[in-house]
Amino acid sequence: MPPSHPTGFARHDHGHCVSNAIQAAEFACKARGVQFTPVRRRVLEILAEAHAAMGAYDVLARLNAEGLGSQPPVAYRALSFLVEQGFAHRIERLNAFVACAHPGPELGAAHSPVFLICRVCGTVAESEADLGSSLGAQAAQSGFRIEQTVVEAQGLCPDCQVAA
Amino acid sequence: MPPSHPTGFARHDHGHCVSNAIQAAEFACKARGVQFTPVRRRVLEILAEAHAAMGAYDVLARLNAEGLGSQPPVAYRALSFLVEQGFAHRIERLNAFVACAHPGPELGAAHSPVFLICRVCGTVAESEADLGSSLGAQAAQSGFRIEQTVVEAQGLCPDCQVAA
DNA sequence: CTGATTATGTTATAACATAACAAGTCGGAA
DNA sequence: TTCCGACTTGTTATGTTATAACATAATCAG
Repeated sequence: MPPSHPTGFARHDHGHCVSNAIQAAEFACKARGVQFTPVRRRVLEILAEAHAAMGAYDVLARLNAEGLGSQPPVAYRALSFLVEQGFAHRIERLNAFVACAHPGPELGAAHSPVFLICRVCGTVAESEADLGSSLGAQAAQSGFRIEQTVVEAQGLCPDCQVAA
Repeated sequence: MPPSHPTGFARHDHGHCVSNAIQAAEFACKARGVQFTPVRRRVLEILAEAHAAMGAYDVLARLNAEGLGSQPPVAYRALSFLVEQGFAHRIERLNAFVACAHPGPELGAAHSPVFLICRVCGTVAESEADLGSSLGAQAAQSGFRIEQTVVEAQGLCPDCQVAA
C-alpha cells in the first residue's frame, strides 16, 4: 500500500502514527511485564504501515523476506499476541488483522470496536461508535451474558463512493 | 445435536419450526422465481433441525450420507444460495451457518441480525435488536456508506450460566 | 425442439489455521 | 557459575475452510 492512508477516512501523518503505535505498545508491554520481541514488534509495524487488513500469510511473507520467520505458526503466534494485548484486532469477515487505531496510553483497554470495511479498496476504519453497551442491555433481557462483541460493517468508503 | 433446542434460549416445538422454515422458503422462492431444489431444501432442513451453527463440511457429511452430493462445492453452493435469499445466515466468528430464525412471510427481507453465541454449548440465538440503523447513522457522519452489517456477540447462554 | 439459463457433479487446489515437539533465550535461585 | 523454569521461536506435519475451473444435466421460454 502507498503512503498517506486514511484512518477513519481522514488523511494523516502516517509515519507518525506507526511510531506512535509501536511506542504505545512498548510502553504497555513494560507495564504488563510481557515481552515485546523483535517478531512481535515487526508484525505490529507491518500491520500499522499497511493500515489495512492483512491476512496472516501476507504478514508471514513479509517476515520471511526479512528473515524473521518462515512458517505459519510464527505469524499466527505474533498476531495472537497482538490481539490478546489489544494492539491489533482480528477482522472475522476478512480472516485478517489490523493494527488497533487507538494507540493511546490505555492501549488495549477493553473496547468493543466497530469496523467499517470498504469492499472496494479494502481499507478498514475503526469507529468509536460503542454499540456494545446497548447490545449488552438488550441481551441481558433474554438472560444471555455477553463477553465479547464483533461488529463489522461492509460498504463504501468516501473515496470509493466518489470513484463510482 | 439432540432434539428440543432453544431459540432465543426458550423451548419450543421444534418439528413445527422446521416445517415452518421450509414452507416459508418454498413460498418465497416461488414469489421470486428461483428454484428450491432438493439439495437446497435438504440443506435448509439440516440447518433448521440442528438449530445450531453448522460448518459447511458438517452439512456436506449429512448430504453425503444421503446421496445428495459428496464434494465441497455442493454444500457451499447450497449454503450460498440460502444466505443470499435470507433463509440462512453465516456466522463469521464460527465459520458456520444457521437457519434464519424468522421464517415469516417476509422471509429474507433485509434485516441486520444480531447473533448471540454461547461459547460453551455453541447455541446461536438470533436477536431482534437492530443496531444497524444507529450504526448507519454514525457511519454516515464519516462519509462511509454501510451496505451490510455483521454483529456477533459471544458469551454465556442462560443454561450455561446456571451450569457454571 | 432448440437455445439460453440455471443447477449439479467432479477434480484439483487455494487459503486459513493449529497440533506437537525440538531448540534457543533469559532471568532468578542455589 | 550452574541449574532450573518460564517463555519464545523454529520446524514439521497436518487439519480445516473455501473456491476455481470445467463437464454434465435439468429447466424453461420462445
